[in-house]
Amino acid sequence: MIDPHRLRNELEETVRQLERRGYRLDKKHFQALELKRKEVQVQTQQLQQDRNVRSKAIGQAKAAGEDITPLKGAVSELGDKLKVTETRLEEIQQALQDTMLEIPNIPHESVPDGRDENDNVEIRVFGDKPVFEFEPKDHVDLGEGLKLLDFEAAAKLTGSRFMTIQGALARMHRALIQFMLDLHVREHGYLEVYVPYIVNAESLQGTGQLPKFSEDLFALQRDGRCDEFYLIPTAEVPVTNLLRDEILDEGDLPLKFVCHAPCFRSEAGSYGKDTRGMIRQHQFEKVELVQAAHPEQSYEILEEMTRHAETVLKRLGLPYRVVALCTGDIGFSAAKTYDLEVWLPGQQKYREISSCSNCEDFQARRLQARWRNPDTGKPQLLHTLNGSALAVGRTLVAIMENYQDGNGRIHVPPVLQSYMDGMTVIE
RNA sequence: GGAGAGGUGGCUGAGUGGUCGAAAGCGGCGGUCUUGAAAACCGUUGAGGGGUAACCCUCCCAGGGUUCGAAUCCCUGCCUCUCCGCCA
Repeated sequence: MIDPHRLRNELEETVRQLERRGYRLDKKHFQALELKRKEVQVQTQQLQQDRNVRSKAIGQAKAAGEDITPLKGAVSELGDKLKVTETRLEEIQQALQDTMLEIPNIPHESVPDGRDENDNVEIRVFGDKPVFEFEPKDHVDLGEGLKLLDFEAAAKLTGSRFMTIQGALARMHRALIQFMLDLHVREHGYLEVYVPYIVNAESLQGTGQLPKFSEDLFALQRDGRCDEFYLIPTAEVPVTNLLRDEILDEGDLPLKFVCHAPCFRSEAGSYGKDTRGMIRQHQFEKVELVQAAHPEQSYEILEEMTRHAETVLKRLGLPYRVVALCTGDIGFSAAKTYDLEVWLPGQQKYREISSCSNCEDFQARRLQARWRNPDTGKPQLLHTLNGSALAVGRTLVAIMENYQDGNGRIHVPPVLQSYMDGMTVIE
């Protein structure tokens, strides 16, 4: 949620900044609601004050042994009036809240203007694309050729957009998770956490997936009731929600979490997109970085966190590039995002493998995630950041395609060999 | 699944109908003392919101109800803990 004060006091400017990312705020609607809110709130508070004063007087009269019957009658009427305005105020505030929960974050000034992913800006490129003396296969042909990847089996078990992996490839998949976790824990100083894969609606509202993006989620039913629990679409949700309703000490910042978790996405809006292979699945594994930061440090930390994600690609020897998402392509909760795109020889394209975002205080406000500022003694909103480091399924795809040889074998990147009993090639 | 106990400020914890937004302790902040620190002592210290301001309102898990008045009484839900049973 963006700052309500900002919305009230700098509405024009805020509207302009939201337009940069293609969001049109209904200014009239908001202003009308806000005007009504003010009027009804003042009225309600006056009535409340009146009631409080009179009730107190009744208490004193009673203590003095006076007759309180006439006093009671007058306050009784007041109570009825109060009930009406209180209800009205509640409705208005709810409407205002509903409106504000659907407004996306304001893009940081450094975010390039643009409409969609075509306007994203390449920041840096790393690694050499592999040169093959044969026609490189894509990961589906490689995996099915080795009988290690089976989409039909998964379709039988569940449906489309699921997969099964077997043997050495399943092992490499697991090795990747271990490797990434170890790297971030040992060298980057993150605290490993294990969290629930099922969360409630409140958590999803905290990080911004709800109320607006329910169609992207898998909702669970229990006792015939739904809409209470959801499968997590990313570990960002449970991990960032660890901060909910907490007040941290300044000395605790930045708080750095790393978490491996499966992610579940309904991909409702992407029929026909990436239907081949494991690029876009309903279920995939991800190692996620989450940080709670001092507001003045969050942009430094975004750079650092992006480097942490890049380190995974570098150690694995995968060519990639970093792009800054444009205003039209950043996510709902993000103020700024870098995507890491890995080179896929099978597609002859860079494909997203990580997304690192600074949400500033947007999520923190929804979460009431704060730190105590020693200068003021007051709690103040944190900045939250999250980044994939990395999406495991897509990393596996990248290794398969970049490390293939002319015989359809897949070589094991050196850093993974110790996680696979020294195995050097999958054949 | 059965039986019981409980959810109060940053934390621990008192408070069972009327200046209670809430005792006390811890923690935090400021001060005295000290070369400095610790200890001791004194003071101070919840959050959110409205208003130019004085000031006012809301909040004691959540939602309803009773009452002139609710942290306190009643109902529902959620959560936590203890014991028994079952179980990976």
